[in-house]
Amino acid sequence: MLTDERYSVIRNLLNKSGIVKTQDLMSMLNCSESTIRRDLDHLEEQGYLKRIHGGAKRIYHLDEELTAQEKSFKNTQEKTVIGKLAASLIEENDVIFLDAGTTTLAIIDFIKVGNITVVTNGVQHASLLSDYQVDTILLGGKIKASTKAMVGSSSLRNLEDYRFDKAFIGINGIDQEFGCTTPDPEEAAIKKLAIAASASSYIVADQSKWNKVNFVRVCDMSNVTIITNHSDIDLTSFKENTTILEAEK
Amino acid sequence: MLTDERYSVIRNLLNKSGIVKTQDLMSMLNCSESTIRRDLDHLEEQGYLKRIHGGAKRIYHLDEELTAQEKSFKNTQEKTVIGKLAASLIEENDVIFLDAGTTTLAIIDFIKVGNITVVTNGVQHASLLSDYQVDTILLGGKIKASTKAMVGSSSLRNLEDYRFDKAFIGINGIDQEFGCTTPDPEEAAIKKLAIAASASSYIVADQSKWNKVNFVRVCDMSNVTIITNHSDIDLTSFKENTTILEAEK
DNA sequence: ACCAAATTCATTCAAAAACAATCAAATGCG
DNA sequence: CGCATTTGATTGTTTTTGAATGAATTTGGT
Repeated sequence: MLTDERYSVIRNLLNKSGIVKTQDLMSMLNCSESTIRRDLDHLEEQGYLKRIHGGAKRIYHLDEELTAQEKSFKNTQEKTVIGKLAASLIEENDVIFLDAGTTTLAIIDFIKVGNITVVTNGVQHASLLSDYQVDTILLGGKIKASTKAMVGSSSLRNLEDYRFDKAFIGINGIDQEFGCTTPDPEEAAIKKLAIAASASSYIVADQSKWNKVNFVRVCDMSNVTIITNHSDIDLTSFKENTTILEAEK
Repeated sequence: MLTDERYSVIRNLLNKSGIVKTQDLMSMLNCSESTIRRDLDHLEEQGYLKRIHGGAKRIYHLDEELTAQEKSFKNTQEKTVIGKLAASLIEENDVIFLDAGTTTLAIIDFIKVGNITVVTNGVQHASLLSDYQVDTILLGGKIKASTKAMVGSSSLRNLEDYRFDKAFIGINGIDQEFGCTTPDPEEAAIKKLAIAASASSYIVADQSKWNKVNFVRVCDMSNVTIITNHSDIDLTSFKENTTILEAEK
């Protein structure tokens, strides 16, 4: 096991659980206490963690200036709570549509119920789902390189054959008047069709998406439920004609 | 083993696992520590990797991929030379079918020509291809968790709409009498259809596949070209009615 | 709140592993 | 053949590692 491999393992563990114990790392990485201690020292110098008695914890400052890395972490955090809430809505025997995108990707880790079927247009999503032994159907079609999402007529045609219990859709903008929007017309077409084919549809969106408008409308504010994270944005006016679920930190 | 071949193997390994160890490379490439060290130096200058104590790591994405599972290196090497030979057959403007599987995956790293379209049933293949900016179409359908390959009626139906210049197919057994075989009937159906839809078909198979028979026949020994690595297996009797391309070590 | 036991910690040191630099032999090529 | 390049072995240096020591911290009982 190389030094850098140990660093990766430790950072990954911290990202997941927020805290690591020296003893656990010793047995997990199969090396001595001194080595773990040195690793933690090094990672602390790099600013990745804070050493505490017995191990180390993730650093996460709320009110200070955020570095790019921390910001992306905060973003991940937001997506995690949204993903958790969304996953809790999934019931036994559901047939789900899971849209491509990072927010919907966060849902997968929290799916607890077995015996569901998921249809997705995200390549990574399909790969991860099948790792978790979930019955997975991937829409065929052209791959959009930037987002690893399936788009195009072939995907749309495949989608026409399905009916879902629930659809989880990612978007880029939410606007009171104009509704939910996304920049790519081809991706928007998939999202629209999935919403139409589903008994209930959920828009997952972190707070950065609110009060933004993008190129193509996916849906208006009625007929869908929006899952977002709690924030200081005032959503009372939205709530008049839209169901909003807020995930608490 | 040529210098450039070592470079390819190292880059290939890095792409897969994100980290390589000097010791492993020594035994795998069958050369001295000095040579590996020089190779890593050179590839670092070219910007392909970052040297670390004990080996080297991929430069882009920093903190993913914690567990670098170590595969059979010799096997990887065989697949690399096969992949290289197979990729050299691809011409400008070709429309290719690329079967799922590790041997076909090795082809992707060596695709040099631009402006080709690849249809594949391998999830990882599609992801990697789109990383390389290759126009990629992924067959839709159910995902087989163990191999991350698309199977089932939906995939077959999608496949019916296409015609290919060349198909690269992986198999599990080659037998003089019974032909090329694979254990899974659903995967076999895809392979069969792809061969039927292609002007030329190439079976890629390392030497471990020779003189083995599996459950389902994919094709007999005529009508296809077999790409394999040079070995001590006597292939003269096969060559009477089959075209065989041997990749030199 | 106090003390004692158990952990955890920082520091030091020697062994092992990986390293860079060098040189001669092997190889490839015109 | 002669030249340039590549390779493997050797050398001594640097880095990493695990064990040992005693100091600091936490824990649990009274």
